[in-house]
Amino acid sequence: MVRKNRKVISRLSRYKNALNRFQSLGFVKIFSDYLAEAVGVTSSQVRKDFSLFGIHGNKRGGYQIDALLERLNEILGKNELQRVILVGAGNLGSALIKYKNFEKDGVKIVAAFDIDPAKHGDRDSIPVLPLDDMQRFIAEQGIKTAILAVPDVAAQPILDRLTSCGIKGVLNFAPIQLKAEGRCVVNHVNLELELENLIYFVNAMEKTGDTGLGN
Amino acid sequence: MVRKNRKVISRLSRYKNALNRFQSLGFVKIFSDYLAEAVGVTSSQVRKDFSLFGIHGNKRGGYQIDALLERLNEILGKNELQRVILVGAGNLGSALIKYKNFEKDGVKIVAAFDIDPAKHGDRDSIPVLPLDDMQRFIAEQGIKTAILAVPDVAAQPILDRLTSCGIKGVLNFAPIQLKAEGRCVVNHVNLELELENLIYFVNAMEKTGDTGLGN
DNA sequence: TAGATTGTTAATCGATTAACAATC
DNA sequence: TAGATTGTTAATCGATTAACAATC
Repeated sequence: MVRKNRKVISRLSRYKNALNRFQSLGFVKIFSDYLAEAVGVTSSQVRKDFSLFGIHGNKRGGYQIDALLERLNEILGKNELQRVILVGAGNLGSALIKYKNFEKDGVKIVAAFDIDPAKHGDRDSIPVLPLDDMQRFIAEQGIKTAILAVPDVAAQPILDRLTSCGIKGVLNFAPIQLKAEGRCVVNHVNLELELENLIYFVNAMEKTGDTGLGN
Repeated sequence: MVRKNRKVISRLSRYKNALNRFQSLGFVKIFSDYLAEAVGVTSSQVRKDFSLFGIHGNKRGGYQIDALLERLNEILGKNELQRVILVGAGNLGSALIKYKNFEKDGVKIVAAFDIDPAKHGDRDSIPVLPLDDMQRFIAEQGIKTAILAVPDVAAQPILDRLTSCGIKGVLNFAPIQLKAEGRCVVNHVNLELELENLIYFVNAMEKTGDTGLGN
């Protein structure tokens, strides 16, 4: 089987999002070039990505949107509720607890964990528990995915603890390179970095009148 | 001049973060392979990235951390406070207002804007203003960068409005492909997508016993 | 000096795109 | 059928890495 990388999977998500919009506009089928245009890639890329997952359209007929969405949702695990835990109920963690938008996408934060006893208790109907309860909770609830929103220095030790508890995927918000032992995937989100990146190009543009990005 | 892409700039940020940690541990100079190790890239990559920006070390002596940080901070615009506005004070927008961590990185949200009058007023000492005040505010304050946290359907029209107001960079949180007219850079952050991506690999691992990522 | 590290060039790798035969 | 679109292969492109001469 062909190895799938993060970029391909991200594009599948974007295809899915675009298709949902097309569907709600009443479209029934779509050609690769329309979908490509909506997502900002080439039509070759769309067809290539689909064929990688054995998704086939009709020559001359394009792709049936409902069947296509069904398949993408299946691949992306959208057919069942995905339960995740949150570690770190500080500044960012609290914001993520408040941010209820994950639920409309089939992802539910079922509990949060923090060392600080002052943080314990319910928040927006999500329980914030002591770190020591984590292992038991993960085992009992069969949790596989965690969101990591702890300070830099705590990130690596907590990750080690999570992997030893059997966590298989971590979305890390700490601005630090983590080493995951065992079979655990770590994805990174770094808001400060994204903003810093943007500001670089804004400033570069001020100086040269060009983004330097060549779009 | 060589074109710089987003990935190179992101690595500069990561070098900077790692160097700050090394510095606070008392290190004075560093070799490319140590820095590479800390950031998770090859030493060739580190040296190549630096040479792209005319940053030179000492053969056999490595790089002086303070001089290196000075230069990276200059490139990334960290030497002056970067003022940004936030558009959309809904679910995510409010979370971003509360999330004060940008400030330690020299980025300040100076105002937020929202169509909904119920949202107007101060929140966590940041003014939430009517959308109609936006143009004047941007002009008067010389704002160049905006964070976009509005619903999907509103994202493109608001982006058009922002670019016509002279905004040069937008960090977009709406899960939709935007077309920026004129000289404006758009960076995307999509938390749902990142989580979806992670969950794909977690599920793939469950089935095959392998992440399929080949790290 | 001998040894180690930089800076840069060339080789490699992988992802994207173009092209086009198959076919509805 | 003629025309248009898919599916796939080959070509291209760009980014990463290896290698090594320069040199401290």
